[in-house]
Amino acid sequence: MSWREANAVDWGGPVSRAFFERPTEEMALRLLGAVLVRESADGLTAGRIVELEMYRGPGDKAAHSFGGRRTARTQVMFGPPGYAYVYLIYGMYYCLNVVTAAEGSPEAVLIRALEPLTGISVMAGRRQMAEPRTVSEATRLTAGPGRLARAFAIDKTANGHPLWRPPLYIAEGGAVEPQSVARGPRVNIGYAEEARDYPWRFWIKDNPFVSRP
DNA sequence: GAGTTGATCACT
DNA sequence: GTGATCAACTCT
Repeated sequence: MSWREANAVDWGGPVSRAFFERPTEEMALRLLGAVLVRESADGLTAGRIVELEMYRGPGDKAAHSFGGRRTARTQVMFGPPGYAYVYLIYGMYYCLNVVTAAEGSPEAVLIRALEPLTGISVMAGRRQMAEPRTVSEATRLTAGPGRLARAFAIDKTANGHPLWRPPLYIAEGGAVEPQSVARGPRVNIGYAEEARDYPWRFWIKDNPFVSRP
């Protein structure tokens, strides 16, 4: 059995808007194992969320909304939950976040890695890679926030998109057992002083599509 | 370890 | 408006 078949999971339609109405940490744990679906003229892609990070608003030095900073970029984080917050990093890569917490609380969850489920060749094409033949090749598709955004054709036009609506939405996947969830410090936030050490990154244990061990 | 470039911020 | 600095990353 190939890794694709072994990890195949059916997803239903989009979650309801109410799915997003819960505190950030609870939301993060619900999103782990959920499925991100992207419908596009050049193909359907879907992947299971296997790694993410919480960014928790005004008190979190690593968050764009630290100190209540509200700019054109961070605006959507201040709105109601369930919308996409997409920003450009290093002038090159887009990162996809799910806005969480109630309106006025600028919190979000960064989607850091997906396990590809559907549309592998579409993802490979967008990433300008040959079709992967092994798990280790396939991890290059979607292991990392910049990579998955590219593979799913997510750019700034998706900023503010409601994630309970096609063509870009969350669907509930299989639940992840609590003992299969690992947590630790977030990645690449060396500037964030004490917040560097907060264990606000979650991933599925031993999943090869996590961006780093 | 270097590259890359739009967004942000501290100024005019 | 302008210019300097920065950055929740990726690839070699």
